[in-house]
This record gives sequence, structure tokens and C-alpha cells, in this order.
Amino acid sequence: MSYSVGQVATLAGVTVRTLHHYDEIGLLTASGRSHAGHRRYEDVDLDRLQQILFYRELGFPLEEIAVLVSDPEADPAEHLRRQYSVLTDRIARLRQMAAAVERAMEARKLGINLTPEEKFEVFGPDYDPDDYAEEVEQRWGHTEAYRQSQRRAATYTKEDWLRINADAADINAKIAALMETGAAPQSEEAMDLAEEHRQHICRFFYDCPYQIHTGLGGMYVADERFKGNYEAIKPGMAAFLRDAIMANAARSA
Amino acid sequence: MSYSVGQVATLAGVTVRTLHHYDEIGLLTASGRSHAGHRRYEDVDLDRLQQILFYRELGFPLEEIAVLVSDPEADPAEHLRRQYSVLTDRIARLRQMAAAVERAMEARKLGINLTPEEKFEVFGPDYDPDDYAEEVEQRWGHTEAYRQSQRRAATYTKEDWLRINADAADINAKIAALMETGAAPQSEEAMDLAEEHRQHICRFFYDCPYQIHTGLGGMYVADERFKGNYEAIKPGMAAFLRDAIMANAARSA
DNA sequence: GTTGGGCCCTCACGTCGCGTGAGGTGCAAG
DNA sequence: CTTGCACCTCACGCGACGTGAGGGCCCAAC
Repeated sequence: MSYSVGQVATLAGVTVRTLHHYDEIGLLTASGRSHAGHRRYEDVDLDRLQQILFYRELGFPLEEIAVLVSDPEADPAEHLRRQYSVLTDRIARLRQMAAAVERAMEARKLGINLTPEEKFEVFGPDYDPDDYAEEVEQRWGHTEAYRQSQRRAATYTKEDWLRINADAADINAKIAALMETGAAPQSEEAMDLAEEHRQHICRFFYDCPYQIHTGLGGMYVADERFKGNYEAIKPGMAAFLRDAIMANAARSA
Repeated sequence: MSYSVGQVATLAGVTVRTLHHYDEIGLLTASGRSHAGHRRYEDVDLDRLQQILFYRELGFPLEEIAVLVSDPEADPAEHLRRQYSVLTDRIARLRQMAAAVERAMEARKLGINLTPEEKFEVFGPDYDPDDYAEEVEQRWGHTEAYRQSQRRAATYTKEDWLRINADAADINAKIAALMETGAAPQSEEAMDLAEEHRQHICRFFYDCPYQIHTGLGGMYVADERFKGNYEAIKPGMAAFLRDAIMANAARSA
């Protein structure tokens, strides 16, 4: 099966001119030409185009895309993994922005004026994750201080939530670090972290016996929404955590 | 306090040339000029710039941005709300793409060849949510059929998850629809939906008495990750759901 | 006093990723 | 036979800047 430019264009939702352009710059050259000099695209070209458009959608320049899609370490599965991680990164970025907007809304409500530096922190670009953790705490501390002077008891629970989320992030970080070492989900350390995870839920959310905990573990890999959050921290983390939870439940029995 | 181009540039993380450009096209003109003809930016200019960069980051053309930031219905709170909704939309889009990538990975694992149309559905742009729901079901049904012929019992649980997620989406949709009518979270209908929500958890995840359910409700607004998911469906939904859950728990007592 | 460096200014041309014709070709249907 | 459609190749235009070129203002150091 082969396709003309027009067919490919409508399929992929781009213009013919775009395909011509990609041909011109050598990003996507049709596999062949018909007798009349018309471009003929094969399935393999469609795959490549799909990849190109994916990265384009995320704002990569064509030159960089050429490198990405022509990567000779071209295991297709590797491509997909890369796409997934690029996506989760981007999502994380947007979530940060959303959180910043929320902070701005609250600041407005309370009549707090942000410093000029703060106004642009939304776009915090370099994103060194180590610095980031500190930074957030500091910024929050700052804002909380202001707020405490305006509200009092009402602030209290919110403060708690911050600590709870920080603890959760801490546990997740430890899990990611453990994965880095190549440890198995059935290892002592992994089970201990799973237990820490469970304790955290028990303390701050609700009573969470092993049975419920394993239920949660299953959900972490099966439900898109939860899975995304863990996979964003580290690919494979959802499954790792589930297995560690199951191992931990098994040893307690 | 007023700032020079260079100061503004470093603050905002853009180049001086960019600020010149925005001046040229009238998107952001410095409030004043110094004796020597140098641009002098005030705080209000910084606010405007922040907004401009926000929309730019999300890929809006400058012309459109000019309209958005100059909107005379210019309640700043309204701006923030709009930014938030733009963000959640974008996040939802990326999550869809991520899900599509996952499907592609699974398809690969199972040796299923996607049809050319399917390959480009990732970018499904027009995104009519009604059609979308059907479409997904059909596509999944299709894929499942293929898969069933390859695997058997193993597929079974996955199928269940699909139904579970579909049910959850259904409940969420009903809640959103109810919100649309302006009903209070304490209304009969809202409480019934909260109960449906609880039952859903009981049936598919774990035993979820009212006490735990209200705990979940609190988490839906306090934890960024959960909140984002509900707010993406409809702004204010997280809080609405929490309140409905609390009302429902109260009436059962 | 002047020389230098730093930051600012205004043209003005270059780049990227296409959009948008202009003018020509191959071929199937009326 | 010509009409029409989808394709072809130039080639210029545009948005959002990048990147100098050439010059002005001001302060510090020699």
C-alpha cells in the first residue's frame, strides 16, 4: 500500500506544503516517486511522519526532530518510551504552572503583592530538581508567613497538607532512588518503603490494612490517572511500587 | 520602582530584542522613557509581560495574545481563571497523547499493526467530547477483539478495568452536568451522585465507609494531583465533589 | 580631559516553518 | 478535445524573533 501526498496530508492533518517542506529539508523524503514524478509514501514513511508530528506538537525545532527520529539506536520501543517521558515532563511542567496560577489567585484574594521575581517564577526554566524542592519550601514558607499574619487557625490545616505532601514526595523519591540501584521490588528495602507508604496513608488519610493497600497498588498501574503520576517520577515506578506493596503484604501474613 | 529593558529581560528570562519587538508591534510598550530615550518599565508592565509570556509559552500567536491580555473585561481574577482553564485543557490534551502512546506500546508488544488512520489519532484535534467517548470505546473494542484472539483469560481483567474507568468517567460526567444546572453540593441529586461515587469505590477498589469517603473528599481538593484531575473536567469540581461527599455522609448518620 | 566600558538606542537583514499563489504537467471523465 | 483534478516546481511573504552594525549617554579610571 502506498499513498499520495494528498492522502498522507489528510491522514495526518497537515498540508501538502508541509510535506513538500519536509522533503525539501530532507526530514521526510517519500520512499519513491511515481512515473509522473509524484511522491509515493509507504507505511514506514507514515510512521516517521507520526513521530515527526509528535515532537513538533511539543515544540521541538525540525532540526532537532531530525536527530531524534533518525536516531540509529532506533528501537521503536525506545522511541515510544522517549515520547512518553517527554510527555510526562511536559505535563509536570504545566502542572507546576497551574499550581503557580493557583498561588497567584490566593495571593490576590489575600491582597498580597508578589515581588517582581516571584511573578516570573512560573516559568522557572532550568528546573534543577534538587534546588527546586528547597525553593518551593522557601517560597511556600514565605507565603505562609504572610498568610499567618492575616489568617490564623484557618491556615493550620493547609500547613499540615504541605507537610503531608512533602512526606509523600519524600517516600516517592526514596523509591525512585532504590529503583536506581537496581534493587528488586521484593527486596527488604523495597518492602520497607512500601510499608512506609502504607503507614503514611494510615496516619494521614485513612486506616489502610494490607488488603486495601494491595488494592491501591493494583490501581496504581491500572488507572491512567494514578499511573501517570508515578510514571512521571520515574518510568516503571507504578509497577515497581505495586510489586513492592504486594511483597510487603505477603511478608506480613 | 521602574526597570530598564535589561533588568526586565533578565527578570522575565527573555532577550532585550524580544522586548523591543513587543514594543514595535505595540504588544507591550514601556510606560515611559528616560531622559536619554531609554525604556522604563513599571510594575504594571511586568504584570502584562507575565501574562504575555504565559500565553506565549502555550503557543498562542502574539496577535491573539494582544486580544487576550487587553480584554477590557479585565478583572485580573478573571485572567487567572482563564489561564487556569487553558492550562488544564492543555494538560488534558497531553494526557490523551500519553495514553495514545501507551496504547501504541501495548499494540507493539502484542504485534498488532495499527491502521494508518489509527496512527494519527493521537493528534485528534477537533476533540468533540461526545464523539470522543464513543470513538474510544469503539477503538478499544476493536483492539480488544484482536487481543482476545491472541491472549485469552489474561485479557479479562484488563477488560474489567476499562469498564471500571468508563463507569468512573460516567459518574464524573453526571457530576459535571449537575454542576451545570447550578444545583448545590448539598442537594439531593448531588448527594446521590456522591453515594454512587462511594458505591463505585466499594465495588471495584476497596471497602469505603462514609468516614473514609469524606477523607477522600478532603484529599480531592488538598492534593494537587487529585485536584488537577477533577478540575480538568470542570473548574470547581473538586470542591463540589468534596462538599457533596460530606453532605452525603452527614445524611447517612 | 579623554579614554574606556557598559548599557541603551535604532535600523536592517537573516532564519525557521511553513502559507500562498503562479505557472506547468499527467490523466481520467465528459 | 477540453475540462478538471491532483500533482509538480519555483518563489515570495509572514510571524517571531536572532544577530550584528553603527551611534549615544554616563560613569569610572587613567
